[in-house]
Amino acid sequence: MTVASPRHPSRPGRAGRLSPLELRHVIRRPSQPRERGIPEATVARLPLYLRALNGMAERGLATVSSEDLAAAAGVNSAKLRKDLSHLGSYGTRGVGYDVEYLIYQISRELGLTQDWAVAIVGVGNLGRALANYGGFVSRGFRVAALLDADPEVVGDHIAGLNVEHIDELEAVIGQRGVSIVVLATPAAAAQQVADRVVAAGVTSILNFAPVVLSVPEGVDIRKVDLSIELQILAFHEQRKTDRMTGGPAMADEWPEAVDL
Amino acid sequence: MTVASPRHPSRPGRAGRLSPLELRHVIRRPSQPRERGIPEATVARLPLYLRALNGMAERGLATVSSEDLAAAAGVNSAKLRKDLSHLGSYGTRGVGYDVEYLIYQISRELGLTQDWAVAIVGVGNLGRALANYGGFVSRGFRVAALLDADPEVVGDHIAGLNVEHIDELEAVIGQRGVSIVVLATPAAAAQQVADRVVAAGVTSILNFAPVVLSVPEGVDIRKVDLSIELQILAFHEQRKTDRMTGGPAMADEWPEAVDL
DNA sequence: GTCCCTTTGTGAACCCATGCACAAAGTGGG
DNA sequence: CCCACTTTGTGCATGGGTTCACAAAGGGAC
Repeated sequence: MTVASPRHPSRPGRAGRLSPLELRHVIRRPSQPRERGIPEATVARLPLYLRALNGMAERGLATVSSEDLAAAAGVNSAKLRKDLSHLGSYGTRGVGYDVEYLIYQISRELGLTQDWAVAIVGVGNLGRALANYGGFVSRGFRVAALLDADPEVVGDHIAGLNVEHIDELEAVIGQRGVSIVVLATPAAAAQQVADRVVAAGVTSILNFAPVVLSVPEGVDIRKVDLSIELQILAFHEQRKTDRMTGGPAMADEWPEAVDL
Repeated sequence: MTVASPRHPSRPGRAGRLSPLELRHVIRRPSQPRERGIPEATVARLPLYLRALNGMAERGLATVSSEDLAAAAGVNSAKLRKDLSHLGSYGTRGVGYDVEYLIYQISRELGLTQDWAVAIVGVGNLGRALANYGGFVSRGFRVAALLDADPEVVGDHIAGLNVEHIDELEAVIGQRGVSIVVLATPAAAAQQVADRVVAAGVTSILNFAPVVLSVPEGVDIRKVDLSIELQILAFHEQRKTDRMTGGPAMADEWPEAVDL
């Protein structure tokens, strides 16, 4: 999907004429030139809103209320409105938000109006799955390289790309303008690769390896750990079944002390 | 790895004798029988500590200070101590925490001393990767079934398992005691599968499909969305490069208003 | 036993996030 | 033009999470 740059819907054709009210808006803007402090929690939800909005655009909806959009994204409507208010005042009271316009504004805020070259390092099962994952290209991300250390997989063709040797890492990053690296290597190799990637100038890493990476100040790391997610589920599942069967097994320490 | 049930290290062989101090501990326990309110943020970090501790146990460390463990897990030491204090008072002042004992306590709290049967629904690239992911079995999770709707993949052998048809879903869940389901289906199928899974009695779902699932009260859902993670990275990356080049492109709305 | 050193466990202050509730602002009908 | 209705944007209260800083507790030397 390509993101166009539509005009604000509530000011369609009236190019020159602005009411006193509109003037107030425009004049107040410079004093608050887009708060450069969007809360992290809000940023994490913007992609969610974006996805819901894209679905609505496909179904042909022109506008949407905070109530409906919040329901589609699975959040509270007050939270949604507060989140959107951090980007600016893009709604119309009594009507709602213009779907296309809001898609554009969120996309711009997230930096999706440009396209990002991504390199995937580690072409095992997971790396392969990521390379084939359709959700990337559709949102401004382009897989620009697949790299691996194993001579066995180097040269394979996956998702239309040639798997290159890890020795090419720095060259690939420099030449293809890679700014985001996805780490899907074994845990043991991750830190080493991360060091090289950072040295090559990359400051955004998505890490799938189950290790805590140490990187210099200014480098952003997000991590996805499949087994951690399962462990959190197991915790809640245990609590639920405990409650049914009447408390935990009470296999606490010091069993001898209970006899007192 | 199997988690044994070691005795508390500071009370090794002295079975019957307890000092007044130890008695105080034991007696106070029932009045606070393990706070059944461990903060969510803490639960999310316990797997991290567990992983770090396992690494230390493999390297033969007997005890570890909160400072060292926190560094290994990539968190603040005060946070680590507060997190652990929610489980109970398992450290020894002046010494630190006994590695094996803490592994046992965290494992027990997370419910990893039992093993969980997991079913993976959707055997595309991602499902395949998950099935082969070693991090599951090593932590109390056992992949008990792989299910898919595509007759093309049904019957395939992946990671030692036979891919079964989605029609078997309810039977498999019931017969093999599946309590956690991993959804790796296309987005369009996810809600439908979720409904069936919930109807079959499952209350814990790990969702990889990029949709907001709606489930009844009491069902826990965790979601992992690869493209959302990338979008968050893109946001920060954009901010970083904006700062270098001196502010954003300022492609704001109402370009005509700027002329005033 | 006493002293000193190390490290835990936690009170308290602070910060961020959530959600309520409502005034402000816009639409549409008559 | 006026009124009734809808929906946004936000002030404020509440709560949870993080961090600091320190008293309490244990170990070890002598």
